[in-house]
Amino acid sequence: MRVLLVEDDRRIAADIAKALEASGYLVERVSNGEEAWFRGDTEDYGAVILDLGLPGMDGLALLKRWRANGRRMPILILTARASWAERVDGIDAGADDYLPKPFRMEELLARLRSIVRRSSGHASSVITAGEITLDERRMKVTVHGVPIALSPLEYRLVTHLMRHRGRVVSQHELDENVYGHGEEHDSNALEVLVGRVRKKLGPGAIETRRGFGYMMPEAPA
Amino acid sequence: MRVLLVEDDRRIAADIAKALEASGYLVERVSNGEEAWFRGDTEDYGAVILDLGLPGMDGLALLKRWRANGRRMPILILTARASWAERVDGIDAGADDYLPKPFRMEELLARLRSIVRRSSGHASSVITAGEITLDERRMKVTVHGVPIALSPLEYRLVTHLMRHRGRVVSQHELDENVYGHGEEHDSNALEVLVGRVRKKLGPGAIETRRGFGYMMPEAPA
DNA sequence: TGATCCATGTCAGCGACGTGTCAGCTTCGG
DNA sequence: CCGAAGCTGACACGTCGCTGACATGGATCA
Repeated sequence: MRVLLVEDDRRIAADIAKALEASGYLVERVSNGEEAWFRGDTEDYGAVILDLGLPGMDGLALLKRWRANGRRMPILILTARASWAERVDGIDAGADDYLPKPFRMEELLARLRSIVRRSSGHASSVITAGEITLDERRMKVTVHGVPIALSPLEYRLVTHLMRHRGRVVSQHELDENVYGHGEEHDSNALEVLVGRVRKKLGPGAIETRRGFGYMMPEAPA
Repeated sequence: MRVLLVEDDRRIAADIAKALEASGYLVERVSNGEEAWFRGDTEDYGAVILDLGLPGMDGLALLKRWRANGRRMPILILTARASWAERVDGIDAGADDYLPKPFRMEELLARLRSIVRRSSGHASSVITAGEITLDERRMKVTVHGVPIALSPLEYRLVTHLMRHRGRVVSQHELDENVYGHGEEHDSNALEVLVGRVRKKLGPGAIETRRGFGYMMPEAPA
């Protein structure tokens, strides 16, 4: 993992870099605000370690500019100024953690692990089938990127078909997963439901396998 | 947002609870390890504030058991023991931040905001959704830059929806996070509350997903 | 202590949406 | 070419959620 180290004190920077490299990180060192800003804005780092006491550009301003530009990498702030007001500012500016000098290298490593671990835990699982996407966390279905409004039953139908896309799903299985099930019905409610969903997702979204059930193709036909 | 406060010192607990409530959190207090373990394991909290110096069960062990059970809520540790080794232990055990006593209430609030913000994947403590902005630090909501006055319940509703903007939030989840966890009511208090907030934030601020819940869109429709 | 205000819950009425039913039509497979 | 499986549009009905008005109750202030 690449880590951007922003620190103007050569000795401290060297110590940190050494410790990081020993822990398997790939370190890039920068010592002034302008350069740091540019690198952080254009390159992708797994994490940034940022000393607030920089010449050239204020560290907090730097941080805010990154965040304003949508940069989301985890950031660990280092500083000699350890007043509570400073810390509050740093944290609210979008830092992920804050470490006052002097510190033990073990603690820096622990906090770095912590913020990296957290930032990687936010992958949203999105299922795709042809032009249709389903974001289960957001309960959002899109076709060609256009969000589609679905009723509760329709949504359940789509999620089950998407989860098992590329496979034929029997009416009975759908019945069980869409309606909660006690009774079997002799009605065609499911067929009607499929019809309504097709109207929203477009024809071809759900294929009929006469006598077996339905299938959502993984790729467009 | 519901916060679990685990602290056996009645005075400190009262102070913290008061500050949290003034900041719009819904606080549940627990003073012993057993109770804390049970609550944290069975209920959903937006965050936990955990004092390590507990009678009954060791705070670190408690923390590890939660994490082992897959509980992911952000946790802020409080302790009198401020050695760096302790801090490393706490963080590696799965705590999200660490605050040595004594501390300023402002700093506790800032760190709490920070870990909550991170756990939801946001980079900044100012959240934006369309023309609406929420500054959690200042407890300020604006629409088109115009500040809006909100009652406590309204504020909690808005913060929860803003934190989870772009995602559908069920009535049940809102119920838990806006009102405490007491009885389930069969009343329409929540709907009325939503109505009142809509009147203040403008129509379109909160979308209804019939049968699912409510959603605050990330961008204007 | 009483008057007033603000926050919040309750209730009733209503409009809109979701869903099942049914009849008739189309399509598929043999 | 026939029958069964599946599709579609229309309609009916119940429920969900919205609204405005009113009730309650705690805090504040004279």
